[in-house]
Amino acid sequence: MSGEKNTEAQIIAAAKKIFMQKGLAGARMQDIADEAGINKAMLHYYYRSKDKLFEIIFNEAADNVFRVLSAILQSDMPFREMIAAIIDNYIDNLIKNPYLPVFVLNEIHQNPERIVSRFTKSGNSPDIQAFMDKVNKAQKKKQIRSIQPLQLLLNIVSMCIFPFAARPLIQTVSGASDQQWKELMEERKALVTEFILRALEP
Amino acid sequence: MSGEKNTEAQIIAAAKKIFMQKGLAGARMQDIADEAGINKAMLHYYYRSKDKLFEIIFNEAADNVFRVLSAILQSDMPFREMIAAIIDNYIDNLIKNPYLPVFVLNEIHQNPERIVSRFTKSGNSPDIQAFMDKVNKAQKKKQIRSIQPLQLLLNIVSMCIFPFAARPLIQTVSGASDQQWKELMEERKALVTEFILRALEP
DNA sequence: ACCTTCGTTAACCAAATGGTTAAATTAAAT
DNA sequence: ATTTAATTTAACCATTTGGTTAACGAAGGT
Repeated sequence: MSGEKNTEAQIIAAAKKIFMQKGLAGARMQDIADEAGINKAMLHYYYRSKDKLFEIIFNEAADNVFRVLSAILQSDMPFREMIAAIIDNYIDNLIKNPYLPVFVLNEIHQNPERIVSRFTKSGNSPDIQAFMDKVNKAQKKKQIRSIQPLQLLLNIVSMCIFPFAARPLIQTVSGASDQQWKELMEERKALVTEFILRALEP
Repeated sequence: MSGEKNTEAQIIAAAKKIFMQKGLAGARMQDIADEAGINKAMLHYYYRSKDKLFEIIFNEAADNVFRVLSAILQSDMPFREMIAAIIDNYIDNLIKNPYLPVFVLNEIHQNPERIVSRFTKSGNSPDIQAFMDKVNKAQKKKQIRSIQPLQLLLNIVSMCIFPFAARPLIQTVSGASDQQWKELMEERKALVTEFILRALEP
């Protein structure tokens, strides 16, 4: 008579939607209950408090952010392909999860400790050392110009993530429709890759 | 016996600090009153409601974001110097206002209409058309490679702003101290400029 | 049939929160 | 000095909000 799947999963799905949209402070337990089509008390029955529920959603999101990077940073592709793969994967992931960046960025900003502890434990934290090694190796082989690896990494993730975080502003300033926006982001995959590789040419 | 300057300004300063830190939903009127060292009722006496007060702070912040770009996009420097100036200015501004990006990004995301109307009215909205013209002109003069101007603009602002939005995450991942962080951002001014100009080399 | 356990609900509660009011205090004008 | 207007404060108010409770119903075991 009520929703479809089991209540537990319904709640998580609803909480994800509401928290992602409104953030921890802006989200209302009632909103989540309504979205899940259940009574507010059920939220507390399954997940003791707002904070506990939020933590689950946030950790899931943070893991998502880390995982995308990790998978690629640890692969053993040649340097150029690695860059291309990182960018392709990241932008693809963001097209599917457009709310992720602002949500994570904002909550990290609200409570930095949360991400610190999340990073420390669990093995899914991206191995930037591996990335740095690769950059250094590519430099020594004269495949790319000299650049501080961390700065390069910043450039890459900046160009991938920022447009999604600033989407409403960008669409306003540029006057792009939703359709044009999607095309713009699809274009970016190749464009950013080329941009970076050109900048790195020896 | 109480604060220094006139109450009105005290309130604005306090509101700015609290809103920037906690966002609209997370900020408490009492926090702002405490920060300003005054009674909560004063907030309502001078600025009718939380929303009204917030709007002032947000508009100021949005204008700040726009203004930095506008001033430079409209200057008539040669192309390369223009790029360098944009980046220098932007990063300098962000070092002084580290909370700006997340605040603006988050609130834009919470309520896109706000930025739309802010952009439409008032003459301080950045003239991206001027920027596009300049890029196109530089292309025709063969000073730079062909690139869609909007994508170039996205790349530039991404690399400038994103690191500040993701600062806690970046410091965690890289293990940088506050001092190292500042150095890293100072370095970026020259580094990003060079990175972009290299990527644009014909 | 009866009991127990789990899932669910409506009603309720205390704290927090944005906002108001009326009185008190200070500053300005006459 | 007296009146008037602007500031400031403490106490209050209504609503919202996260959280709890007790009762109810369904499912399964005996």
